Amino acid sequence: MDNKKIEKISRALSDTNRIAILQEFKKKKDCLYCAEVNDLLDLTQPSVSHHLKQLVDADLLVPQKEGRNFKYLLNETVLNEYIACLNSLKD
Amino acid sequence: MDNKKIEKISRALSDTNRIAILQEFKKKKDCLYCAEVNDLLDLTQPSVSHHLKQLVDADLLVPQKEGRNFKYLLNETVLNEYIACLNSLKD
DNA sequence: TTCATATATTCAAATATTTCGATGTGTATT
DNA sequence: AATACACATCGAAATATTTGAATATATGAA
Repeated sequence: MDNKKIEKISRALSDTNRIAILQEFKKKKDCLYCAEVNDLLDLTQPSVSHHLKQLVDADLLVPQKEGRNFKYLLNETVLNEYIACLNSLKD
Repeated sequence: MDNKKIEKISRALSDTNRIAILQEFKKKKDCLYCAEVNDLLDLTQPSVSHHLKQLVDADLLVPQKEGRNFKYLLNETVLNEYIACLNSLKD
């Protein structure tokens, strides 16, 4: 994982709304529906859409279309790679 | 560690210049001098000062005055706490 | 096909970040 | 004391981010 990718993931994580989205996966088992994120955040629908896009663009979330709904999966592989980069800072 | 703190650390990490500073600790043994950071980055001194401030404000670096020089230590405790928060997203 | 629902996109305003030149502050050297 | 050095702060310009209103697109239901 190069530094541009680390930068992008860090930026995706640098917003409490987006952190709250990721933490919601702890309560939900596997996936999170777009509508659930709209309920979770105190923001309009376009703003929520914007935040979800940041997380998807950083590959932290994987979107899946389901009829006219969207659901998101947490990309643990990318999260683990990011964590490994942070751990490597410590020698 | 609350979400505001996670946001702040993530933001501190969301810049390739600051990532490069942290990675420089891998080459250096224990601490990094301000002058070394000035040499490392292709930026003016005020810009470097700004980036170091972001890292210090996020508690990722601990500044130590040494005469008229400044040296920085990596705060592994905070880095570990941050990594623990990220790991907890996966449960 | 028509209508309603779910989500994305566009646009603009407000705010935040990055950068650098100029300057300030503190410390060592002479 | 005068000067030089190391770093911080200020001010302004350029750019990026966040937000919401308006609108577009895609899908399912009637």
